[in-house]
Order: sequence, then C-alpha cells, then structure tokens
Amino acid sequence: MRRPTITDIAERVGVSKGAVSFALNGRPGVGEATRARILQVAKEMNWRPHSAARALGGARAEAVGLVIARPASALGVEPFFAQLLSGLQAGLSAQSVALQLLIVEDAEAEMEIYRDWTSAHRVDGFVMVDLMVRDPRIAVLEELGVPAVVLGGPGKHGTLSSVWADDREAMLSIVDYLAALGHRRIAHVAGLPAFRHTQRRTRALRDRAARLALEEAVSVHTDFSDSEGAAATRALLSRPHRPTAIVYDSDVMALAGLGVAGEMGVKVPDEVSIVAFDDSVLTRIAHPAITALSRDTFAFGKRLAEVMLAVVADPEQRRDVKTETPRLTVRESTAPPAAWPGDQNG
Amino acid sequence: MRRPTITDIAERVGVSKGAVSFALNGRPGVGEATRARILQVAKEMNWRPHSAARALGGARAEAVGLVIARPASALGVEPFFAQLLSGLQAGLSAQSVALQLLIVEDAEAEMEIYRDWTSAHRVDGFVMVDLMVRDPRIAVLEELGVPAVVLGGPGKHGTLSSVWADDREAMLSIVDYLAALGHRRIAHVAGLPAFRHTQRRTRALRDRAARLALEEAVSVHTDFSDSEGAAATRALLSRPHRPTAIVYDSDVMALAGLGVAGEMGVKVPDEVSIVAFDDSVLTRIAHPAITALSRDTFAFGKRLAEVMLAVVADPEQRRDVKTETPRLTVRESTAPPAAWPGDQNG
DNA sequence: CTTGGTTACTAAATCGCTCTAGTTGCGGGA
DNA sequence: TCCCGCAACTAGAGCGATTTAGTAACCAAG
Repeated sequence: MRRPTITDIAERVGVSKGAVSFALNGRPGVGEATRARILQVAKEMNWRPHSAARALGGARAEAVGLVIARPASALGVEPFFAQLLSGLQAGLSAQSVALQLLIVEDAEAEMEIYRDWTSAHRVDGFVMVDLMVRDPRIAVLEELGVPAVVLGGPGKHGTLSSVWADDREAMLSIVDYLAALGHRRIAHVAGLPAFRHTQRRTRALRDRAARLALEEAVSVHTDFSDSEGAAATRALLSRPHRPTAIVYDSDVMALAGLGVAGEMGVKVPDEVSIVAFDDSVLTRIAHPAITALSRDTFAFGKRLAEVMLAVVADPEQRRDVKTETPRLTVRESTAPPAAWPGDQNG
Repeated sequence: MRRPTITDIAERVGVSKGAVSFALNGRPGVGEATRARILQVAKEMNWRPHSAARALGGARAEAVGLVIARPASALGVEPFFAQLLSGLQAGLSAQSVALQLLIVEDAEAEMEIYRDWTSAHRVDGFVMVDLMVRDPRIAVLEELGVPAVVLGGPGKHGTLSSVWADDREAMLSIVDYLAALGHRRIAHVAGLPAFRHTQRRTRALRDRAARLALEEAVSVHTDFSDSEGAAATRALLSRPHRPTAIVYDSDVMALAGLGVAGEMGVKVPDEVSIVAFDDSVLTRIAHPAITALSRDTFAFGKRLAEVMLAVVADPEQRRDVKTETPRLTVRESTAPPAAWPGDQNG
C-alpha cells in the first residue's frame, strides 16, 4: 500500500485534514478524545510526516549545510577535520538535525550551493569553515540572509555568528614555552597563507619573536599535506644554521616532519624540538610522542552545532563564541636545545 | 524581494507556468524562441528550483543518506572511514548529489531513520555500512523498497546491491606472506566480532593456519579503538610464548601496537612483525613504517557512489560489485622471526 | 430567551512545481 | 473548402502538509 497521508488518517477517523494536522503537531484545536484517536490511528497506519511537503509550507528543513571547497581526498587525511565533523554531527543529532555535506571544487561553487540550497529551503543554515583573508563567502551568506555560523575569528566575519579559538594566544604560548626552554631559532611549518588562521599564527610568531628578540623565526607555507610538510622539514633541517625547534600547523605534518628528522639522523628532541598545533591520536602514538596543542576538537564541533541550532532558532541574535584556548600538552618531542657548534662563536 | 518562482517568470514573459516548467526542464512543448526567452528571464531573475516542491511531485531528492550507528567520537579517528566518506562524496558530487549524514546511537535508531527519510522522500537511497552478522537492517531496507547499497560482502545482504572487497583473500595473502617469512605463531587483533568482515577475517586466518599447520593463530577482539588495540598488544606480548607476528584490523590499532612494542622494549620487526589491515598516512609515517594492506579507499568510496547512483537510476537491476582485493605493501615492520629461545627446545 | 464568548471542528487556500488534458492556430491533403 | 493532424501553448489538478477564516454547538450571564 501507498504511504499514508494525513488525508488517509482523516478519512479513517472521520475528521478533516486540519484536525489531524492539529492533533499531530500538538496544537490546540481538537478535543482530547479526538486527538488521542487520531494519534492512535496515525500510529496504526505507520504515518510519517513528509518533510518536502512541510518545507513547501515554509517549515524547517531539519538539516544544516556544510559545504567544503577542498579536494575531497584531503578530507580524510585530517584528523582535525574528521573530529570536527564528528562533533558537529553529535551536536546536531541531539535534535535530530541532519548534516548535508557537499564537497566542491572551489569557493565559487561553494557560494553557488549556498544560493541553491537556501532558495530550495533545503537547509536551515550553513556552517562555514576555512575562513580566508577577505573571504567573499561572507557577503554571499549575509545577502542571502540565511542563518550561518563561521568557524574562525575573531572578527572578519561580518554580521555572521562565529565560533573560534584564539590562534594567536595559542601560538604565543608555544613560542613562550620554546623560548623558556632556551630555543632562539624557531621555524613554523604553516598551512595555506590564504587562511585567516594561518595568517594569525604567522603574525603571532613574528610579533612574539621580535619582542623576545629571538634570533630567527621563520614561517614556511604548505598545503597542509604530509608530503609538503616533509619537504619543508627537509629544507629547514638542511640549512647550515638550522632551527632548533619547529612548530607544525597540523599533526599530520608534525608526524611527517618527525619522520624526516629520523631519516636525516637528526635526533628529536635533542637536536630539534617538534611541536604540533593540533592534537590527535597521531601525536600520542608517535615515537617520540609529540608535544602538541590540545583542544577537544570533538567538543569544539559540538559547540559549533549548538551555536548553529541557536542561530536557526533565533536568527536575529548574533553570537560570537570564543572557545577555550588550546593548551600545550608537553610530551617527548620537546627539550632544551643542545649547544650547537655554531653558537660557540656568538 | 522574495525569491522568484516559475509563476513570476511566467508573468514576466507572458506565458503560462506550464510553458516555463517545460522550458526549464528541457522538454518538448515550447518553441525555440519562447524557450530561449524563458531561460533568459529565469537567469535574469536568478531563479532556482525549489527542491521541496519538486520532491512533493515525486521527483528525486538529489541526496543519498548515510546513517551510522557508532559513537560519533569514533568517526574521526578512523582514517579508513574518513577516506571512504571523502570518496563517496567525490563520487556523488560529480552529479551534484549531496550526502545526508546522520550519526545515531544504535541500529534501532538507524532503521527508524531509514523509514523516516524514505517516507519523507528526503533521500533517493541509502548507503549501508558496518554490515553485521544477521543484520536486521537488510530486511528493513528491502521492505521499504528504497534503493540501497551495502558496503560489505560477498552475500548476506539479501536482494540489496553491494560493493565489497574480499576480506578473506586479503587475510590469506597476509598469512601466506608471514608464513613464507617463517612465522609460525600469528596473532590477530580484530575488531568487533559482530561485524561480518571481522568474522570473515578471523575465519580466513584460522582456516589457513590449519592448512599450513601453524603453531598458533589467535584472534582477539577489540572495539577498534587505539586503547583496546594497545591493551590487546600488551597482553599478547606479555605471554610467555609470544606471537612473532601480529595482524591488526586497522591502521590506528597497528600504530598503537607499535607504540606498545616500543614501550615494552620489543623490537619491531626483529622480535615481532606488525601488519595493518588498512593503509593510510599513518602506516607510511610511522617508524618503522608499517607493512599494510593497501587499497585505494578513496576510490572505493567513489565506486560506492557510482553504484549508488546507478541503483537510484535503475532500481530494478541489482548490482554486486567486487572491488580489487587489497594488496600487501611491505614496509619496515615485517621480517623473518628471530630465533626464539623457547624454540631451541622444539 | 437572547447574546456573547469559547471550544471543537471544517473547508479551502496556500506553498512551488509537474504533468495531463484541453485549446488554439496553422499548414496541407482530399 | 473543409477537416485532420500537429506543434505550441494554457488551464488546472495534484503532491502532502499547514494555516486561516469560518461555522456549529454549547454554556453562562443578563
């Protein structure tokens, strides 16, 4: 048999569709006895709402969109991202809101989807990730007037709500720690320069290095892949005057860097200290275990979901949530720098 | 201004809604000149289809569902899963089909969602993962008559289509290789016993061990987590007569096992060889690099997407796709077993 | 006994699009 | 000249729900 509709229920109970609708949605307009009868019949007939029909009437889609402009193959590699997705999912599941996930080629395509899904009422809002410097997506989302939460900040996300952790403070804490250990030549294997957070981290390093009068503080950019992370490490360790500490913008790159150090016979942490900006199983499992900035990425995703749901519920109010600044978990990959032959002259 | 509808376009062009619908969907019923004019106005007004309205008429939802019954926190840890998701996404993106992702508590909830989404025309089909022994979800999907593709096989997925790799053959190739190296005591750190693939692997090991008359071939079950993988390894390596080779059902567990070996002072591969059933960055990056069964998980996900789309396009025809059997990539974690004091007596 | 207010309900419009049945106009064959 | 057939297009029903305006029944107060 065909899937039952409220009309079927109405016929069977002997009331109008309207009454059935009221009863099923728990709103006034039907007597208790009738309501109970309707609910029972609905259950008997195994009725379920047809979300498309509801959406047509302007109701919630019970889904939020996440559109990512990255090569899809990159998604699987990043524990951070995977964890974030899990947390996001968990937060949304709590209210049975689904996640519409789509990977696209570039930001253009991403904005196109924003328009599409918004006008199709396919989602109730969007989560925007990978905030870039002068991000064109902000304007699109603002113009569409659709609920949206930006992952990243502070600032630079227009009138949209946001959830963020302080990348600047986090980087400062790393630099301070390394400086306290005695490091004076620090390298930073960063991600894509177009990302806001890459920029903030790079700047934080530069600023603090200047203030502490460090000898060297260089940031090199990569595409976040393990291969570029390895290549960057190789280049850094091949310098005549090599850095005594390297900070990696992701755990995958840190692990790759650790591998390169091993391959080049550079001892960790004796000859070079390694710090990862993200924490995950990878850093814990590595040998030596890698000192990393820990944050509960899963919880972060969950928070993101909560803010998203709040914004959907009340689009007027803008939210700007700063989450706990990640804290350094010291493991085996960091130590005071060994005296370096070149230093004896200085 | 409000989002334009086909009625707006019809008014502006001076034709009926029907004509506009025909024109926009590229079907006969309008002249070339009119069609062109309609398309142009639609573009000018920035019109976009309202998928809910279409779905109401019985059209495609342009989305497929993936419901996973696992603790959400587990999702992020598995590179295999993340990679699969990426590939799936990539395959679907090719036809602009989105992925509706939902994490639920248990199989009960999962089946409930199948019913929900099916009757709400929210998705065009489902991808089912984590095939279990006597899986109740199969019957539900069959009864609903919704297009579905099961990840796992061969067999035991009723009338549903499936995509799978031969876990049995894969395990046999590992055992053969280890036996050829001279190993006669092999342990297997497996996943959840409820999973079909865990069962198949365990059986394959047992069968081949019997045929090769190996001294020992034991499988221990875990929940796939790194901590249980580590615990299992610790137990195995603490035995008086320890195995000379350990096969792990996932790369995360293999890496954890490698860590435990290091911590216990058991040399890899000299004293124990390690093989991972899944390959990823993790195994390549580890030191020593881990010998693993490589398969292109991303491509696997993509294939899954293709089959899904094919099944949606023609639900009558059932598909059963066997993908390439994963092949062993030998790295540094496997070697012939060292002579073990206990063996001298035998 | 009427009036006013409340409750319980019905009828029908509405959302945006698709699709079928019907209408119009035009050219060509008998 | 008349009618047929076809292409081009229109009108409107229908998809499954929500929601508004309206109605009937009933009770209480005057």
